Amino acid sequence: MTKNAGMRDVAELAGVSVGTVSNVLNRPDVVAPGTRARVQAAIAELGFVRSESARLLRVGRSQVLALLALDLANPFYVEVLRGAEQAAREAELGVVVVDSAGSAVAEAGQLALLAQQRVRGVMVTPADGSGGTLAEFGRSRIPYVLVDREVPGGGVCRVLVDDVAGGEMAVAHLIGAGHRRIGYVAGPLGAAEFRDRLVGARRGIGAADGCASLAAEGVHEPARLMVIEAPGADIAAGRDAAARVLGLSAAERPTALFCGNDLIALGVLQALFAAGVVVPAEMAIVGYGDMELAAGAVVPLTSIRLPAARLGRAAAELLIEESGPLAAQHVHRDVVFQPELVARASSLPVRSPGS
Amino acid sequence: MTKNAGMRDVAELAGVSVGTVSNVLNRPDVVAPGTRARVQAAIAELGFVRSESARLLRVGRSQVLALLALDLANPFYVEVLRGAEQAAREAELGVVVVDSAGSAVAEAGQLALLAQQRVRGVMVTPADGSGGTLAEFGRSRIPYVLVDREVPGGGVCRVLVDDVAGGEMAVAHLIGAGHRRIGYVAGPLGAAEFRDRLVGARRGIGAADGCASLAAEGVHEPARLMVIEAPGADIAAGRDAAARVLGLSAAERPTALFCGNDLIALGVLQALFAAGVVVPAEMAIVGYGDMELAAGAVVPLTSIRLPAARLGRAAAELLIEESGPLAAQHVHRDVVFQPELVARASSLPVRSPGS
DNA sequence: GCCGGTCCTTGAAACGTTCAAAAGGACTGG
DNA sequence: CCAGTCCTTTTGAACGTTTCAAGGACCGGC
Repeated sequence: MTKNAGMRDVAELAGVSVGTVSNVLNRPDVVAPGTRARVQAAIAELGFVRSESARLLRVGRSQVLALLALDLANPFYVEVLRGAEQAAREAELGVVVVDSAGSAVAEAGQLALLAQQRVRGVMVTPADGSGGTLAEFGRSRIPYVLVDREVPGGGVCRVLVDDVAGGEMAVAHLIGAGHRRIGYVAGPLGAAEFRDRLVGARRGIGAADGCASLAAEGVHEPARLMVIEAPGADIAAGRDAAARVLGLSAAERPTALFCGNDLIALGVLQALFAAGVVVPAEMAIVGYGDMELAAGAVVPLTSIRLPAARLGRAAAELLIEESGPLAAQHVHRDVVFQPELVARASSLPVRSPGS
Repeated sequence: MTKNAGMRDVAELAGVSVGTVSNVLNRPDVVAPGTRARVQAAIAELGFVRSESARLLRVGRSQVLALLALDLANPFYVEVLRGAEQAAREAELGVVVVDSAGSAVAEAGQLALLAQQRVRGVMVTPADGSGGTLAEFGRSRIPYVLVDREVPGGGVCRVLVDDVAGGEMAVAHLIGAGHRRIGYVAGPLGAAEFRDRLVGARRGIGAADGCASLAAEGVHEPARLMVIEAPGADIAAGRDAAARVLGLSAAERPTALFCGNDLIALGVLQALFAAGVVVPAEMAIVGYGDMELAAGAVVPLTSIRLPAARLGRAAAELLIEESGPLAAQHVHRDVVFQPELVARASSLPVRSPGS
């Protein structure tokens, strides 16, 4: 009772050798039914739990994948986790999560921890954009997959969301709803994600212009994009950006805002509400990311939904392939997923578009 | 290059024995500075990472704690994690997270995984309220701490929030703001948390009545509590409950609602907004949990803030004590934290209280 | 009765660490 | 020159699994 039961104890109780116990655990079909039952009874009686460390030590391959999230408070990663868990379960693996809280040094620490544990593979959204931390981690020869992020220096698998397409569909949606003056409330444009969405937004505007001139249905104000860079990527930043928009003259002010993420959108919504601007009648809003709170906002938010679970599943699958017996045939690749627009009340079409 | 470097390789390269390498790693002070430097150089050159499994196998004590969250999408657990990580870092331990998504069977699976890994200890908010799963896990002799939950069968440490006090302070706050007819929009009363908050709410009402009669400042409508049980604990449930409140006559309808959690409060807010009831002038709202989205709601939500990080820190500390060298002196105990009310716009005092 | 199979079980050697005990060397004081 | 001390390094036995070659028992066919 003072010590944990090991295979030796089980073997003794069942009157067999440890080799047989191991067989019951790993290749049950190879041991005679009677013996197997006896061993299983012994296992249950002793509450035996096989030591993963001893197993790993011997066999050299762990049974767990790790997800190193950039910020667990972002539900995106939770959804990624769910997808990964699903794929992992099918391969009889476990998934543990760890997060870097956006700090490169925490990230390095967590990677060191995972390397020591010899996890089977790591799904990571790096905090250190330089790729240095990951390069260091690469020496451990543990495979990893980048999630929703690219870093310099290839030779690695990546699962990505097509943010350009996301930006384009947001703007196309607003244009389709009759808007011509559209604002893009970006997060810091230093971040690739906000830049990509901007590229997409511009593309959406361009497509509309082409289309409009073709259709030539009366005198059309050409679609225009105005870029507002928020000071951050959270609610407060959204409030701040909205204040700037509200400062514009009626003629200049956009009639619709595409926000770089849902938090920014929420801040915008809050500021507009405080200023008495009604959404969507006087200002339409589209968010990005489709967090749960987008649907739960007072005016439910139209948003771009990211297929996070599919990212997670794909990442896990790539990892399983790369760390499995067929690792030799593995070739690094990118898997790109398309986002999807979820229309809600915040962008209902307006009666009279334009000024 | 084909195989990972082990201590043997390091020793060879540095021209010492493995024992010395082990000493450099574990008791650097005991080895001569020159030798130490040589070994460290070899370690760096080979990119050696010590195998935690081998170490664990030998020494029998892991370096990682685990947090088994009920639902990672709930930011509460992320905050718990942050607190736990802080305490863990001080003890040079790592923390991994795993979640059960509220499912008892997933929970059992995750616990089995953690038992195999021989983690140092587990912080858990059990999905299986019966305590059966945990009792089974207890056989592994891995210490665990209950987080924000009690289950039948003691003999375990717990870190808790005083939900009764939380309920009381919410109601007291509303009464202080001049409200007399208060509604408690509970989640399913099968859950202990919502029951505790109800007890607290009643206590708050009781205290006010005592006070009011004492103060005898004019004719006072006595404070009353009306309980509305929502069909769930999410946004939709809140909307549903709000619809019921809106169906009441003006004389009956509460002037303030204390919601069992922030999601319910958000749903309520959404429904009130849609019905044109203005918050807080016509209806004050208090949430529970103070999630980020409480502050981000159109009308920033007054809410009861839970000291989640402190829970996490306390849980980790208990675990460290219980699994450390002083385990013998460890006595199981409960650590109870007081929540705190964060007043925001949704419960601003009204001019003329009562009907 | 012996042979070749088939099935099941055993025993022992790894895996990469840690740890305690022992060995080795360099001084010191006698 | 020896015993004693101190400091550093080596040695080898664990830790709990898996794996695999080899052994034993039994069976049917000759």
